Amino acid sequence: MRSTDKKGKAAGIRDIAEALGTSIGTVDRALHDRSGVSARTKARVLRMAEQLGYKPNIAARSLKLNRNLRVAAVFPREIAAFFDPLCAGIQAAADETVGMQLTLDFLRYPRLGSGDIAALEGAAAKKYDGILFTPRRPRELAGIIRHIVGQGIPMLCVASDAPDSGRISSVTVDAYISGALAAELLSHKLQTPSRVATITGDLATFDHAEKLRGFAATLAVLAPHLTLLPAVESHESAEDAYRQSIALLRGKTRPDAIYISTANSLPVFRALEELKLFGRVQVIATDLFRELVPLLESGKVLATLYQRPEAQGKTALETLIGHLTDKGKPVKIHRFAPHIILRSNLPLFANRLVNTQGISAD
Amino acid sequence: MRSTDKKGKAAGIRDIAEALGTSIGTVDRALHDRSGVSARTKARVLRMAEQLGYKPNIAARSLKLNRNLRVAAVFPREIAAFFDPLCAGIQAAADETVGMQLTLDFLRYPRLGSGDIAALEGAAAKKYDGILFTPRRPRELAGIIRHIVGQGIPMLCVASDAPDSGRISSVTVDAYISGALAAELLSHKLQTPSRVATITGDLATFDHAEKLRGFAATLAVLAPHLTLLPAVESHESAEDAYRQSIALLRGKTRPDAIYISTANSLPVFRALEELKLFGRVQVIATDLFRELVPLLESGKVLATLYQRPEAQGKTALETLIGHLTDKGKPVKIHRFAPHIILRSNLPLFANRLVNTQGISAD
DNA sequence: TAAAAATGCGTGTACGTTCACGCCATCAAA
DNA sequence: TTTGATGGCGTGAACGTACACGCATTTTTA
Repeated sequence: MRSTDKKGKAAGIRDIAEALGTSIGTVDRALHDRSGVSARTKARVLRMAEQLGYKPNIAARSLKLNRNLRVAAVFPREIAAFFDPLCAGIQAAADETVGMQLTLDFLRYPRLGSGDIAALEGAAAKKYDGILFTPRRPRELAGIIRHIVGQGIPMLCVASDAPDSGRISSVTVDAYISGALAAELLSHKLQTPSRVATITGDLATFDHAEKLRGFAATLAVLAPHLTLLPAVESHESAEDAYRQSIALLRGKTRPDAIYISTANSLPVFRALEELKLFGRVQVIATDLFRELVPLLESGKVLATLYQRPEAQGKTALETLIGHLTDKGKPVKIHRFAPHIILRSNLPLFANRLVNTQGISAD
Repeated sequence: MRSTDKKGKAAGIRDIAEALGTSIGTVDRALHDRSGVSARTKARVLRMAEQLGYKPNIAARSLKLNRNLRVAAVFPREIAAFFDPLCAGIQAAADETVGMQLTLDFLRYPRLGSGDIAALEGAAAKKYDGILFTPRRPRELAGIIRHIVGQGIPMLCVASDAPDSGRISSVTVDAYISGALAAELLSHKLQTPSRVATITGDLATFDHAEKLRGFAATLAVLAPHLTLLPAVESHESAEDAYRQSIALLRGKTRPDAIYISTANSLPVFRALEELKLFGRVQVIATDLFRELVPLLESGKVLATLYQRPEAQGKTALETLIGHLTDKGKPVKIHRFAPHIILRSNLPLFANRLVNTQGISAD
């Protein structure tokens, strides 16, 4: 909605100038607090702008400025099931941008902790206008983030946050709540005393630790009859995850349920399959990929907590562009709710794994 | 991402004209297949445009055209808990539009089935460029929808669909899946033979019927030990709903669980409260409003299926504008997944009921 | 006190499109 | 040949904003 004149046209800077008997140049300077306007004139302009309900015509502005925004998206190649759709979401947001030249470069490094710092430094050196990235291990990265932000390059955290690093904003799924949801779902399903295990990527990453915190806390509150076994760390290595899963499932304290808080869950499934424990052990997974679909359909996996990578990517780029085009305006921090995918709503999401056109879910 | 020239600048119609030794007027005519260009010239222009990767500069276009898009949002005042945030989502999308004059009028009529046809006819008479509305009772409305669309006014269905009415697109939450999710959640919670009741608004509305279809079908598949009682229709009347709930809960076949498929659930809660049945009867509700928060927090209500009204409203307006500014392009149909709100993720959503700034969920 | 610098403000152009206008061929009818 | 009509095309003026430039006036400095 736009304030309109009596004539139905929106007021422009020319109207303000006419109403004040001054020139559009002066109005322009006053509105953008540039130098060359006396305090009195500036105040008069601002008051008249307010009065006429002036809203800048962004089409005209971006036409004139002809900004060529360059933004870098710095993400690991692994875990592809998560970061590929995330990048796709960023690309989708880029395709929807209107009225500005946007150059979007994807800088993918091998994996978390391997090449990330180099990639960020590369992006900073190339003087991008903004950087999208994921700060797992915020402690190691905080220094370089602060350094890059210090150069005036806004950085926006996606999928994981580094709160005190100077990043301009963040788009995440609430990790604590993901864990809590897993616990709550299990508390409904397991109504007799049982043992519950967790398999995580790396407790040194903030998000994984948060998930387990949420899981443990909620389990304690909602399901005192469930016993939590010590967390298993796979360190995102397929072999580690498989070996430890086998050990866990063969141990004398075999769990009745497992919460896998990383998208790297295939090795665990392999272990469950080989030991023929699907159906006897309740499983809650994280994120969604093709191999998970039949497991959910058949009920072998009870639920998965979908972190909505495309939605995160899309919102992230939109937020960054909003900041870049309108500096000074407050920037929202987005904290998404994860989607709980069960058997019933799986088709809505599985559909997207193959078909990205026509009907869109989320 | 934008195709760029060697010089790094995006190609404009002027570049096409120069490359062909013709004028920008001709290029413009060719690109918009207007009359006044020979077939041969037109083909040459199109080929060169393709070759240079020409993308129109939408900022310049909307500056020149100075379109004043007028869109009407026609929604009932009741049920406010749903339609108010939906309208807020539409408004939010309007506030984010860039580079076009958008006049957005909210036309609110008293309630579904009362004033909706008059409101739609009014909107059509005022020659809006597009209409957002909700077609509960698609059969009664199909005629008028078709009529309005026949006048060349695109209509977009929100929160409910009228598939064969000629509407340009629709944004909905999958109703069948909402019902199915309710059933699946109950199938986990109730593990012994039990009775399950459903309370709905009006089975004549497509969405409510769909929810019950999904609920019944899923119950049959996943939980054969659960018996489904005949559906109760409240007709969205508070008194009806209360009386029938009391009767249901006092009857000899008292249900062990209730699925309330309408956002109008307060009367049912009143009945449950008065009969002191909270906790003894599992409840699954629909949508979210203030009164529901403590019930979810305390576990009196197991879950609610949140239909994400703001997200629907926002997407609806974005989709309509996309169609209006770029006629002829395929229009996506959006089918959202409902959010399952449990105790654990409630804070993320309840937050929004009071505080719409700063941190944003979804 | 003159020169230099700073301030306050108006002018004009450019951004890429759209579109009304008008010019120049060509061709048919007079 | 003249006249008129027509199809094909070039020209130039907007659209609202940003900003470089330049002029006049005031203030500071030598």
